[in-house]
Amino acid sequence: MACDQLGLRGGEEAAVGEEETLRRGPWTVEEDVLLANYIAANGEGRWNALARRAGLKRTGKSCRLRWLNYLRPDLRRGGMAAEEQLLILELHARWGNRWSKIAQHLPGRTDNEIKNYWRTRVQRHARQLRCDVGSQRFRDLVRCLWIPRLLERIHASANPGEGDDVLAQATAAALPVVAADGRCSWPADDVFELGPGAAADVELSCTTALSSSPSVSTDGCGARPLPPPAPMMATAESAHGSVVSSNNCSAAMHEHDTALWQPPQTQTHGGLIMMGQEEQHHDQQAAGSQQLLGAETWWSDQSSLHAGLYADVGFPELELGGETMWGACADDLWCTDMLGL
DNA sequence: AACCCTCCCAACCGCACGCCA
DNA sequence: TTGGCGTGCGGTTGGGAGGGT
Repeated sequence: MACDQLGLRGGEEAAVGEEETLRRGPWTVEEDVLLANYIAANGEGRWNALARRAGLKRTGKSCRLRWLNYLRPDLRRGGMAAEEQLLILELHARWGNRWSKIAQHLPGRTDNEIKNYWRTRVQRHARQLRCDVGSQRFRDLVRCLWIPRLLERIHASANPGEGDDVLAQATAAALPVVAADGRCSWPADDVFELGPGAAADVELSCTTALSSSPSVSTDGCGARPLPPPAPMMATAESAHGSVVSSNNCSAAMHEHDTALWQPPQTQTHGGLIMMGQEEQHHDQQAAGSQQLLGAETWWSDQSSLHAGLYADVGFPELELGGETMWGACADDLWCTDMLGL
């Protein structure tokens, strides 16, 4: 294996004499077994000592990372569900790059996983939109288009066939209220500032076939809730005023946005230690899935954190099918050309 | 088939912080 | 107070996978 030839750069925590024997790079199945066995028998913590006592030629740091990000039995694998994406978007808007803090609210997900999700998916969308993820413009787009879209997906999954009224109420509750001074507030407690020109962008972006009224106003008319999200076959006005069918832009989305929710499986927790990697990973998925059986209550527990955002929507049975986070065909509002960006 | 490109993610790095002797 | 150690966090990177040409 290539990593066998990898040396250890200076600055590592290990003693100088150990540098030649310490390994770096990808973990082998044998190392995983050693680490999992040791932790199963002795628990975690004191990682440097643990690495030595387990017979691992790794730094404690590396062992800790491997355990927390990969071997832990309660980890979930697979794509992010719409609910998780929604939480990430909302919590990132609130806390920024506080990945570990965000991860605390997504059971079975690691900070590394969330960070990777943000960097690969969210930042890619920002690139497609030609704006910075930290910009007010992108934040407004997220709040006015992405989050409502996710809520719509969640709601549609939870309440198939329900009318638009309830949906409108639910999504309106998820959207910020813009005061006369330009300050926006969430149904929850935080407040953010609309940047210069943001109101116009928001208004433009949120004008859909569902709502003919302006969505955000800073003209002194007072706070007004944003409209509900567009229906699946909505059209959107580009910055140039043209109306484009949403079906024209599906290429802007990628299939790896698909939410690959794993069905619950039987957990065989104790089997982890002596299994090969394939089975081991399968078992980890099963373990994560079993935790999801308890996740239904977890979602409702989040209501204190996301009170107005999710309370009216309710959470589904976490069995979203293989559709994109944008919905089957309505992802198109993000198409760069449509938005005229 | 070979090459190139993009995407994804596991693993690494540096730094900061808390604890304790 | 200080230095060592363990741990946690956020940023970065290397390489594999997969798709396109």
